[in-house]
Amino acid sequence: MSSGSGSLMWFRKGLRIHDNPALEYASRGTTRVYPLFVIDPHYMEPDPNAFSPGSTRAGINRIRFLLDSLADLDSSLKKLGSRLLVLKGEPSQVLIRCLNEWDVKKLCFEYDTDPYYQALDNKVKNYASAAGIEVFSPVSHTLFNPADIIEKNGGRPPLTYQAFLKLAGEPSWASSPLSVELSSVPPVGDVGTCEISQVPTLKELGYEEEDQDEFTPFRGGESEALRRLRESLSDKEWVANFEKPKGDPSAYKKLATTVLSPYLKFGCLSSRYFYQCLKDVYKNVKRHTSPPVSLVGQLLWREFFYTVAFGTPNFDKMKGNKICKQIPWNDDDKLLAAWREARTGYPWIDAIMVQLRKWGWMHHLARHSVACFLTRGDLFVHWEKGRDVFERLLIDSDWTINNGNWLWLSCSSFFYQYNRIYSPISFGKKYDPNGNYIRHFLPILKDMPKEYIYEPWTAPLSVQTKAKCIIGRDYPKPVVSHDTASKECKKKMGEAYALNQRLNGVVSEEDLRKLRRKSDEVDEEQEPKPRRLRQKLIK
DNA sequence: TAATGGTTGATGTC
DNA sequence: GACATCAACCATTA
Repeated sequence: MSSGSGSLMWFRKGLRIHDNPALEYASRGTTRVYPLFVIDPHYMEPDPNAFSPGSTRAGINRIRFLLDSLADLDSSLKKLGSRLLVLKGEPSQVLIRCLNEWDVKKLCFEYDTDPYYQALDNKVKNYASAAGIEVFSPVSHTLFNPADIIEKNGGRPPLTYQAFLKLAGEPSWASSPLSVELSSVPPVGDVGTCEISQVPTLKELGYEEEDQDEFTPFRGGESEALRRLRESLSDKEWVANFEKPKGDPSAYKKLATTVLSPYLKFGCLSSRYFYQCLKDVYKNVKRHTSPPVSLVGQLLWREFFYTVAFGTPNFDKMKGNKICKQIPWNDDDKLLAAWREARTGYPWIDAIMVQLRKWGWMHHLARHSVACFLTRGDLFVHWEKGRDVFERLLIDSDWTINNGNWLWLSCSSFFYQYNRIYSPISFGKKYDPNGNYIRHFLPILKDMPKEYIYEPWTAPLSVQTKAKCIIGRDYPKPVVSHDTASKECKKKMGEAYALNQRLNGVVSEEDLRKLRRKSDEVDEEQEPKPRRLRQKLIK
């Protein structure tokens, strides 16, 4: 209540001690701090109807990563004289109850641009303000405040990376030291009748024991984030010469990137601290790469997408999204399922989808391959469907970045060269001619000779037999022929682009239906008639 | 209005 | 390994 004297520190992302302005503010000038995390059952508890182990919203790997992060945060808070209070329930209800029952005069939490948090935070903020509780909600998830960039650009987000760079410049805090140390946190106050629990284990949340092999090799938490950061930064040459597009997507033993994305997503690692560390490395080397390809460039891509997403209504949809091309995607659940379940019959694609299941992480270019294949490259399935699969299964899935990249890859926004299609055969081959990556994630193909491993359906039956993998029985035949499917996709994209141009982006449901019908008719003309029908015609 | 440049394609030629 | 070709996109800038 307004008469309170303590602070409530509400953790959501930003699961860290270092560079955490909300926590710092909560700890200042007060004798009691309540560090709270709310477990939303919808996000955390098992949903037996979901297509993979996990909750309604998240796959088990990301839930595990989050639990690791919470346990690590709790342990760090304990070292500072505090602890993490875990409560279960619908977050706004839980928050409001805590504000009512506890001795709170300040409510502190990191500002969040995701629509989910915008709505939730407004509810909580309104309640707190009405109750006379001070609200402190700083921007610390990103380097910049997206609203500032949009304002600088006259109220509209920049739509190219280069335009973004010019507007953004150096972040305002770049030259002053960040507060990365916190010596203590005031003790927890009286929690009244609230049922506080420990950070649960997966088992306590109701998950079955899973085979260890099914879990991601990446552990969550700030400690692990900082360890990984230091490990990456220790190779100064590597940091200085980093060029993202030159990374090898098929590398699975020594990875081509830092794999700090999941830690940035949950805020186990501060993007600002990461930025400063990188700049420190640059200062001490003769030359270094630059955005967009450098490591700093990667952080700025994140900022770019955060800015556009924040300034674009319906950013996560095709309909009602002003920057999204309206394209007559199909709704083929069989093709979607084949892609999702790693049985497209293209080993390069399927291996990547297995890595997604098992690790919850793949190289950026591997993501490109499978996203292109599902949408504009081969299957012509709606990007929103692929987005949903990634959102669930990735440990680093971030609402803004995931949607931004699906818009990009499907040539719906940002990138428009739909003629450039990743080949599901030759793209992987150029990095990994022996197919080691495929053999690792698709062991059924481990004895397939390298001449056939990217196209096993072309292997003579004797070779298939010797490799103990009969195509069509042990491993599926291709769901589509890449040559014909990709040609058709290009044609459909061309038609859709022409329509968008003609109608100036205002494309109705009916327009899309017409376009779908039109291309179906053309298909029928070109496709050979089914054999029986043809025989009838011959008679 | 026209010119410019764009994180990461595939293929064939030299 | 570099380059042109494919076909011709877009947002931004001059």
